[in-house]
Amino acid sequence: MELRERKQKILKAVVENYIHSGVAVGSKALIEQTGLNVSSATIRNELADLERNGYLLQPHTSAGRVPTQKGYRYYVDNLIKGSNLSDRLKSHIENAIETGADAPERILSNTAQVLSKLTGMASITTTPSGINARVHKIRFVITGRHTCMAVLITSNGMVKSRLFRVEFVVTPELVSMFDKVLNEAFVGVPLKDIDRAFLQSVGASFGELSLFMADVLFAILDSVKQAMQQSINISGSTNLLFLSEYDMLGARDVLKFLSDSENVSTLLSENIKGTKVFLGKESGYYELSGSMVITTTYEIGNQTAGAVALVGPLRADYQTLISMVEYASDYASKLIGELLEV
Amino acid sequence: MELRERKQKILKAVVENYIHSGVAVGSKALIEQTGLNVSSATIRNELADLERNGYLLQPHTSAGRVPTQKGYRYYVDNLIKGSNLSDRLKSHIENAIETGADAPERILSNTAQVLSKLTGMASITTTPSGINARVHKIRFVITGRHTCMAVLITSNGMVKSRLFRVEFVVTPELVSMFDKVLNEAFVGVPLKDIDRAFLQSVGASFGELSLFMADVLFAILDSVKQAMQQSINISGSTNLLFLSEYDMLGARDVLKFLSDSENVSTLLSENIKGTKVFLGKESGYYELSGSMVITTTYEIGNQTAGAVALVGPLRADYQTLISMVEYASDYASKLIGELLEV
DNA sequence: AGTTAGCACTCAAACACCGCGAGTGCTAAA
DNA sequence: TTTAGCACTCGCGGTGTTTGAGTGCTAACT
Repeated sequence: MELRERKQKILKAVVENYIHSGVAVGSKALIEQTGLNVSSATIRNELADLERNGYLLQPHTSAGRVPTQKGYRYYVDNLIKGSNLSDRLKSHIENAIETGADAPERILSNTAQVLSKLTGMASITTTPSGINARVHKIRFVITGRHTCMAVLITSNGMVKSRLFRVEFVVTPELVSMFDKVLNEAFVGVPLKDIDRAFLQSVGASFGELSLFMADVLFAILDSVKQAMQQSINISGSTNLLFLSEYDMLGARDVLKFLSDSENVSTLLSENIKGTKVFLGKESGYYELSGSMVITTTYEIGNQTAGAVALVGPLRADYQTLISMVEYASDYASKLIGELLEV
Repeated sequence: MELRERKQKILKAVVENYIHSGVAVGSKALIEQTGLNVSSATIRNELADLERNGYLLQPHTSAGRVPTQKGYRYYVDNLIKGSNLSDRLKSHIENAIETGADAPERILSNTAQVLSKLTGMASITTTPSGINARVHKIRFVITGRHTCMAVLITSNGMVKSRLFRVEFVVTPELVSMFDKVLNEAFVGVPLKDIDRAFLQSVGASFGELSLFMADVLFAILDSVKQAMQQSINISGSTNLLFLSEYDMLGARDVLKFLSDSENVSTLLSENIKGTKVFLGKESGYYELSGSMVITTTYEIGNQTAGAVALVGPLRADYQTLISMVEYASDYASKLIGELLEV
């Protein structure tokens, strides 16, 4: 659906004015804002046209126009260009992401935090998924007479640990036996191949040892599950309650939505690669019908690993926000890369 | 401040009626509710008396009475007795706390979750503090060419790990050297004694090795910090937004308050031992002036280790809620005990 | 002295009404 | 195609009005 240049200009002006003012914008205000040399009546004709085509909406007869979801969509797709963030802002983001960043998890929780602080909205990041990773190493640490910790290190650099308890007394000899046998069995195996059936076949190969091993294997399975599962950081969801752009009930529903990690992970999993903007009902969740979601992905070693997202009101400064999300995501990605590669 | 029996009866009826109905309660309704064989005028006299003494309040002249903070206080301190929870409820709580409970952290996050689900309010638990613990063991795991994981096991059963990176290439020999030297230096040392100064003295004793050790020591310091710090689970804070007892702005402030872990940890740290109920402003935070907080502590090996708390509106069924919090806390405590002792 | 019936009084909540002003759509002329 | 002019619409804020629940007070009763 193409729009004439003048219509584009007017639509852009309506959206941007509305984004900043929050009130329906009328024909008069648009004269100066667009710089067009026409009367208010002409603008009104164009506005009526845009409304007929579904880009704008009148809240009530005697009010100005407000963008519809379709209007925002057109604006986001055609009318904005990447803004360049100030150097100050960039280095602020960098610093915040770096502080105390000893592991990917920390980097990503920092990322969510700084985005939510800067935008005043809610930010979500997912830790790298281990879905394509393999077992790099398994280690065991004795933690008590009957307790042990299994440490799983994956090829994509995630470290997951799981305590477990066994009937017998754990001795250093036993543990180094675990270590040897299990590393032989597991190193290099893709995580997604490790399931109950696989464990059973491994267990069987141990012969009479396998009785000892049941608890150990279970602990490993659990760590593998942990490593496959993306964990989710949500930061600043409370912010939404304080935004004037939301009515309180709308924000409340968004929080409800975000508090269920099931929802969040399916929302973000739709995003294969690159940046996307979901506007209102496009996401498919009625709780988000008054919200927009900006999602982008980050990569580790040329492979999409996780997502960085921002959730906020439909009435938002898309231009800046998209740039910020992308910048933060890229930087986090770079940092994780450095952490793991070397 | 003692109250005559009839006044007590009336106060109790007002509180309980108000808790359930949410509207100011008038003299007529109290006749049947108290079972007192008096007229409404008599009740009115008593009500006026209770109001003069600060237990009740009239929202406006032509309305019934509502409990004040002082009224709730008297009710909680003198007018309720521990209710016995149904067996069904008890076993529900037990099951929920047990599932997947491989570590204290998990038990406590389960505890927060089940309490928030059952009450529809927000629940907080803190993981055991390592403030009185000692180093039980330190282990190292090679995770990459230049990266390592330090695993700290404390005397109170907490396991904290920290990745770190070093300039040189980590070899098994180096790591077993770390292991040996550092365990000699650290095992049995109280966590709270481990600070920069301590590390420096340890480092110095290594002589020329100490150059190698800087990063390692730093990683240990960080794990120790982690182990000393209670981490906080908050579950169900979004619930508060859906409670009719709150006006939305009140709930919003509570959420804001809860989202700052600084606030939460000082709130809970006031509680040395046993159950306490903070009503409204008693907590000292204006954000909680419309809320009540029930806190109790759990113990590990006869030592207070952490807190279990519930945050909700002032208008709440204290009798049941207190019982639930205490029951859940006791059960979690028992479970952690079992997990660690054996 | 405590209790009660009766009554005048108060005040929040719900509802209707009204004037304003911003902004519109339409029409007829340029 | 654009424009000036004009009648029209409707949300918003402010102002009565009514209703009803619940009170405090007083004077009589036990």
